[in-house]
Amino acid sequence: MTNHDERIEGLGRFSEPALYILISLAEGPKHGYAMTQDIAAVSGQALGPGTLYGAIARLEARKWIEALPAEERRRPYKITAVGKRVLHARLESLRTVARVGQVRLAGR
Amino acid sequence: MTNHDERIEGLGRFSEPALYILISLAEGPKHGYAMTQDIAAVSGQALGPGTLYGAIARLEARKWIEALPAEERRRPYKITAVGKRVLHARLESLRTVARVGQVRLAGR
DNA sequence: GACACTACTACGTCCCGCGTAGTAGTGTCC
DNA sequence: GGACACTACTACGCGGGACGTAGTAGTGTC
Repeated sequence: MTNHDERIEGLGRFSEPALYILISLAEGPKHGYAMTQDIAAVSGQALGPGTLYGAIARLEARKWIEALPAEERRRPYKITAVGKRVLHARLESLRTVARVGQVRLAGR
Repeated sequence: MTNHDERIEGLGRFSEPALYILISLAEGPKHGYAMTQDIAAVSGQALGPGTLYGAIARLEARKWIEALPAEERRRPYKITAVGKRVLHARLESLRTVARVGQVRLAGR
């Protein structure tokens, strides 16, 4: 069990929910419920509260997102600079992998 | 715990190792060790044996890949028609998500 | 004959995805 | 005015999958 933070670049176990949350926050700060809706709209996936807030807590612990001052019942979050960098790298490799996969599928 | 197969299209929990394996097999039949190397070359990720063969077993159980007659110590696998369809759909949604994410990151 | 490489099997742990249930405030419509 | 839907979470537990480590065994080569 190596240090979690050492995987920031390696991105072992970079989950889907976490990815969606980062993409959602890349648009601007949002609170949990707003993320659920945004994610459902973009990806067609509706995350349950357990999945969503669990992933949020992990992302916050890794400093990829950070909490903003709470408004009433809402707990908004924004993506950090580190989070943006990680997301960018992630999206890059995702597109590369997707491209390779599509070429291979088409190629035979 | 709903039926696993019902998630084929929903693709909840479609893991990275599984994705890499399918992409690897999309190029042509391979045995486990060859997949590890191919995946390492394409994605920079080296999967340990536990991860690899665990994922292979699950993919076979779902009929997304199937075993070919063993050669000596090697146990080769090929992707099934269902596997190709699933992979195709997966890659599509992956590119869409990646595109949205990149637009959002660039947009501010 | 030592060492590296190939090609797995076996096993255990821990985290994470996911579901369910519950709480509580807000709005609205009859 | 109370029923119901929607908002916005908290709490909890289960099971599965990712990952690591160790071990086995055959092959090549120097």
